[in-house]
Amino acid sequence: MARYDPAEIEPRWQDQWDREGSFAARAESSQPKYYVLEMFPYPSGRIHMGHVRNYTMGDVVARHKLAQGFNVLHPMGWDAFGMPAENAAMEQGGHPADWTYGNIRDMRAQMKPLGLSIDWSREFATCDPEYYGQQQAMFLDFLEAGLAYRRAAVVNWDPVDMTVLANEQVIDGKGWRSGAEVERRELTQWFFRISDMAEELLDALDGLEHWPEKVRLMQKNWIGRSRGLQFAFSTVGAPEGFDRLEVYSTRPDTLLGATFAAISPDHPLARKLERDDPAVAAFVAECRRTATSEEALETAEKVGLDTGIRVRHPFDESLELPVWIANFILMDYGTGAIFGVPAHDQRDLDFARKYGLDVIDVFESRDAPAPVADVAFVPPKTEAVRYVRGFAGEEVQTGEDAIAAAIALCEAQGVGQGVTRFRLRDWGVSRQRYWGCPIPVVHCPACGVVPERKENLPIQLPRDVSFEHPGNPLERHPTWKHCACPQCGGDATRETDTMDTFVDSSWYFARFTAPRADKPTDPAQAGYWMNVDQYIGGVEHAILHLLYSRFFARAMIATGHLPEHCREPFGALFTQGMVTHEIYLTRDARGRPVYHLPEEVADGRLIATGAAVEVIPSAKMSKSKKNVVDPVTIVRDFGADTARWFILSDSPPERDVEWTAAGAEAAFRHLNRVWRLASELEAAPEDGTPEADLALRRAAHRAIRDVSDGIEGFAFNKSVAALYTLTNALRETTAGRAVRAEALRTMAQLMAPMVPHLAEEVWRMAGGTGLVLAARWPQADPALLTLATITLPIQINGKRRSEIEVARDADRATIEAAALADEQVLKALAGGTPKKLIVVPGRIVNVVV
RNA sequence: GCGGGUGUGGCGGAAUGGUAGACGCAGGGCACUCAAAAUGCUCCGCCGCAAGGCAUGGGAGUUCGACUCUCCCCACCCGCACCA
Repeated sequence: MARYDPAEIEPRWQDQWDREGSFAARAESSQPKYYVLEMFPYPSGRIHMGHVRNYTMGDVVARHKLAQGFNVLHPMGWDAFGMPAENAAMEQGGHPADWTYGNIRDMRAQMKPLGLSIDWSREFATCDPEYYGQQQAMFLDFLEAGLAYRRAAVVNWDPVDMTVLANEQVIDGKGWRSGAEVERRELTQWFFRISDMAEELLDALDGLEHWPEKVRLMQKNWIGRSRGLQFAFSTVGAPEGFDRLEVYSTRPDTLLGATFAAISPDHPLARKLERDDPAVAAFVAECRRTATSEEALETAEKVGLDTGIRVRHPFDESLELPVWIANFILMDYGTGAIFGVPAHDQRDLDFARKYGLDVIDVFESRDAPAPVADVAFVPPKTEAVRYVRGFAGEEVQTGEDAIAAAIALCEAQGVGQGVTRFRLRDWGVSRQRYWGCPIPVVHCPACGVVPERKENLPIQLPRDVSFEHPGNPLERHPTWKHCACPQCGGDATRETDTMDTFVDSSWYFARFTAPRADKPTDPAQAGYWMNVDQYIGGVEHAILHLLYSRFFARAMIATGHLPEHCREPFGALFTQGMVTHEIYLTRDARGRPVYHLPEEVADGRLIATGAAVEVIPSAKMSKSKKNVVDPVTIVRDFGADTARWFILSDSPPERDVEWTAAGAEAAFRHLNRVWRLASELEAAPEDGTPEADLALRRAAHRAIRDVSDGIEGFAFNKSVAALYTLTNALRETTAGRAVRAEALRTMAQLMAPMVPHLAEEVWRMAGGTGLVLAARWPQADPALLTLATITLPIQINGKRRSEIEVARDADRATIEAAALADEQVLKALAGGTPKKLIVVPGRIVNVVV
């Protein structure tokens, strides 16, 4: 007898889909469109299970929409610029372009057997000159529109390798290769003016109804709108030109609790003092030996230096506060200077305790007033507290009210001004690296910074570069940067900075609508296909990638590259969880862990030596821990449908899923069972009983409802469970052949988004016509979903004690009577009457005695 | 440090204000087999002979009723602007 043979089935159907052009997106018809997009991959060279999960989810959505009659756009491309290609060139030789395109070729070959419904004719890589040339054109438009500009900014500098380091390349404050202490260095760099759109990007979040609430919240906090007071202290003993010190505070109501002022090590005053005072210079230099990442700054031990300068309190000229330089004050936020209120800010309190500064309570709890000791009193701003050193508003008021009153009073007295600020900073796009999109400007000794002419685009990366030394090969290249000034024609040099790879991924979704257009976009195509109806990717992109893309959409509208309705380019967003696996390890002679691949382990022992392994609970698959499963191996051993079925089945899509060998084998066994059910159809009896026929039809229609609900609600695991249930019904049924065939065809349709190859096979065996992917998605018949009688649980004092059978539409009085006649209820009442009787028709009865 | 999330049987999970554990995995028993694999049937939260009790990370609260809502705590995961 024939067997389920995915190795034969899957390529056969893939060929047929290819021949029929089943997945070519067509814009010309009158059908509604649907654009499904998964975050495109970085071409590392191997696909991993995270990719399989991501693209399978997108494929389920795409195939479901296809079956519902939409014109579906489901493209794929490559986020192909970035550091790994340069690292590979440095480590193994070769060229980043060869490495990248080779990886793309390999990964495409690994992805195709998955049977994804992708329109491969639209594929591109961001390192294609055709793509980055259009990106350069947009950069020039942004520049002209005032959306791009240059200013100085700090970078991580490796003084040994003489190169700029990414945050990821700084490990415990040291360069990853050289091990040298990292320094901060200022460079002139290109920026996009995203902060000008802070308010708009924040307010528009409310309209993103189909985005996860958590992502909107993260973006909201990241943009960080705050209302506070800005004012100037007058200084005592400060150098010339620093007679005032501007500070910003979101808690001006605590002004009378200020016991010190603090400035950033990068504050102009600190820089001035640094020049004249060796102690300050030494301290500031020490502060600069911290990496630039906010995390590094925030987690570093809080240290400070008293400058000896003092400031006068604006409400009491006789009160003078010391001015400290403190390493935790960020120059990028506010004015780079604050006043410290130790009683009501934990960081300030730790600082005050460390350096013996005063602590003055401003307000206290109404319930349990107590002076602040080692824990700052920081209640929610909505909580009413008693002000003991307030100066505006009521004695008892909320923080919110007190802040508003303090700002109003300070404005009235001319002390300061209420100011709205955003945490969001402008987007620095300059990278001192080779493998990225060249920034298309020219530095001319006569004309200054000059945009390249559009007809000279793309400014292509030179091919002949070397990676034997760290640093930017474009800078070292003998000829590339020398050019004629586009304005005066004189000798000039090219910008050698390339763009942040986040720029590449901020508009690829728009390019997919017209990937070969000779402009960045084609208005007709973008107008038809945009926006992305469903975007799917990891939550790690919740802030930066998605925020930059939202900015880019607005900037592209402003420069005429997208229509107005693309302001929010992603209509719905889904963030999927990771794929995890157990970690297996043994110990070497010194007790250090030695990790082992899953396929090297069986029954808790190494297959090779029989040594017992330690098992560490599941974690994200990572090469260093060797807890990885190669999709290629799974597809080879079980077929793509098994990989797809398992990756969808066990966990809700937003949660992590644990890959287990047992689960994969079980998925394979299930698909075998389904195949056998279809192959045994011909042997089924011609006629069944009417009861059995009806029961199977009911089961099929419940499955239609449950699978559809699962797909629409992004709960594919529930769709899978519903399909298991239908499979069980088919296995147990005594229905006749025609009814079985109908149920099998329904099952084939419902399975098709998840296991498309097997679905085509079952569809064919059960007598379906054409391709199952082209068959219209089935509709559940409401008459087959409801039963005449239902079982109603009866609770006594909230605990389930009994149940009654009632008509589905029984009214309250009938249910009450039936409940009160129940044996358990009579026993509990013992002749008395219930204190309360809650009847929720169709759901539950609760008797309170 | 700051921001966000997650936590339910041996395991993945279902139920999102109304019967906690659907569906699957693992495990036990049985059938088929010379045997094994495969397949099929069946049992399966914990304690208890039972009646019953306990149980959704821990603790409190709201409610007739809480996995679900509120507050506090714990553990783990993600992000922190030059990783993609």
